[in-house]
Amino acid sequence: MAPVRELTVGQVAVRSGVAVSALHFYEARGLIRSHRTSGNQRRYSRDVLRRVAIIRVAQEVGISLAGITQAFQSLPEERTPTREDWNVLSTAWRDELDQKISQLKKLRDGLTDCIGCGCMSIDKCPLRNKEDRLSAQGSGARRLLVER
Amino acid sequence: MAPVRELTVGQVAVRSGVAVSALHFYEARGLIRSHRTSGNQRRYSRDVLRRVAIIRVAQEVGISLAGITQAFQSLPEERTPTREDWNVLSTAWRDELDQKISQLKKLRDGLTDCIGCGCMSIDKCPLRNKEDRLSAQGSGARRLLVER
DNA sequence: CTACAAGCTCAACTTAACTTGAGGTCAAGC
DNA sequence: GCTTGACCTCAAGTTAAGTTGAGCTTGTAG
Repeated sequence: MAPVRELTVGQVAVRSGVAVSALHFYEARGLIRSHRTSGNQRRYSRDVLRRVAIIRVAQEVGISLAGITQAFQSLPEERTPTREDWNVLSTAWRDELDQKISQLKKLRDGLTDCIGCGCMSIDKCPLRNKEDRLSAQGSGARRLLVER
Repeated sequence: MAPVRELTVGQVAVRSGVAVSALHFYEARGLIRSHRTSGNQRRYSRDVLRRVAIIRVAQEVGISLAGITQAFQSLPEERTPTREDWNVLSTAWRDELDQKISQLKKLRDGLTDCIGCGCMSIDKCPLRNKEDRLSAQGSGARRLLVER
C-alpha cells in the first residue's frame, strides 16, 4: 500500500491520540490547518502530526494554547515547515523552557535545599526568585500588582 | 519589633504574591490551613508561605491543584513539616518531575533532534514516546481509550 | 469612640480547554 | 442503491482555578 498522502480527521485523532473534537478546536484556534474535500471534509497533511505532538507536550509542561499559538506564528503558513523553521520555534521557546526546567529541578532537588530559607521572606526563597521573570526589585506587593 | 508569630491573610498575600481570594480558595481545597481568632479571622503559621510557594511553582510547571493536594497528603496535619516531611513529598514527586524535565528538554533540544522522525507515525516520535507513561504496546486508538 | 481598612461568607461570573449533543451530510461495502 | 460509520456545524455544557461583588463584621489609629 502506497503511503497515504493526506489524513482524515479520524486518522489524525488515532495517530496523535487526541479526540476529533480537540482537533476541530485546535483548528478553530488556528493551531493547525486543513483543507477540505469537495464534500467539505477535512484533510490534513502529514506535518499536522508533529504540530499536534508538540501541542500536547508543550501543554503537559504548562504552556498554554495561547503561548503555543504564538510560538507557532514563526512557522510558515503554506508550506510544510522545514528543519530550520522548527529550529526557530525551538529557539523562541528556549528561555521559557530553560526557566521551567530549572524550576522543575528546584522542585525536584531544591525542596530540600530550600529547607534552610525558613521562608521568613518569600522574596528570599530560592524556589521562587533567583530565576524569576521579575527583576527582584520591589516587595511582594509589587509582585502582586505586576504579575499576571 | 519581635518577629510576628502568626500571619493574617493579607500578610500572607503580600509575602507570597498571591491574592487573598486565592488563599481562601486554597484553604477551601485543603491545600493550606489556618486557625481563627475570636473574631473569626484567619491566622496562618509561617510554614504556609512555603506551602504557597510550592503550590505556585508546581502549578507553573503544569502540576494541577489536585496533584499538589495529593502530594501534600504526605505532610503532617498538625505540626509544622520538618525537613524530612518535605523530603518525602519531594521523593513522591520525583518520577513525575523527572519525566516532565525530560519532556521539557526534548522540547528545548529535541525539537530539532526529532526532525528526522518525519512523524510518519506518532508512535515512533521520540517526542511523545520513549518516556511515556504508557507502556508502548497498542495503537494510538488504545492511547485514546486509556489516556486521561 | 468612631472611622475605615482589612476580614468574612457566599453566590455568581470568568477564562481556558475541551466535550457533548442535536440535526444533517458523505462515502465505502454489500 | 442503500445502509452505516465517519464527518460536518453550531450551541451548550463541563472542569479547573480563580476573581468579583454584595452585604456584613473586626480591629486599630487618631
